[in-house]
Amino acid sequence: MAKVFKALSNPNRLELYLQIVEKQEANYKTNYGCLLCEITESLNIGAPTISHHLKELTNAELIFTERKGKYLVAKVNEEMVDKMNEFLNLNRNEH
Amino acid sequence: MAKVFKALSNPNRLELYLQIVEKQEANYKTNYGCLLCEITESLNIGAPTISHHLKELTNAELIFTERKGKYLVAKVNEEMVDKMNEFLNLNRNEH
DNA sequence: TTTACAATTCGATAAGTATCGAAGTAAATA
DNA sequence: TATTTACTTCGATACTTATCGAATTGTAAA
Repeated sequence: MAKVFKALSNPNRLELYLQIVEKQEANYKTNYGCLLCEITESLNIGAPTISHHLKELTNAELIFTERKGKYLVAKVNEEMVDKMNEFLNLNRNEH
Repeated sequence: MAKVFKALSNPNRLELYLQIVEKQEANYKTNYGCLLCEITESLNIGAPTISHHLKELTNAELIFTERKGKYLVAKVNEEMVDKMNEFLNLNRNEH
């Protein structure tokens, strides 16, 4: 679980993750996920760094990626978000 | 928020946080919080490192600490846990 | 007042990480 | 086929961080 937190611990990487969440949400009707090239400009970092951060998010199983021809599509792994929520609320009873 | 994730991104520091959560929970009737020296032995790191990690958790506002004479008492900041939960569930509508 | 305990500070070191530019690959388009 | 677009890989660098041992502080107990 530390690995998942680490994946979100860098500001630029967290921003990348959030943009993916938002884009995917905006496209939810079509289930397109998030086209990477649509969000790269709004980040303050170069393409190589984005690529590196994407790998970290994937490695932490926070997102999935898939090639669609020229493009890369990213989708959030909702199960991992659930796991994080459960984890944070462990040992939290209502007294 | 990246700072909070970072605070939980190191395995030993995450373990420290969890031990605090558990000890506090075990003492919930008395509201003692967690006496630091009760958990130091069960961690795989030395006292200076624990001190360092405690500061990071405090800095991220995940815990509060308080001196009680010789001892240090730690308590979880439940509000921050709530904030994390909210954050993770942003942009998560039910389609 | 001496001793013991709990925790912190300091300085050092080894390891990890974020970032970049340059070069490379793969797919679409002209 | 040549060019452009989207992304990746590589190598380097500057920076951060986890950890330790030694020394220090503060408190309590003997």
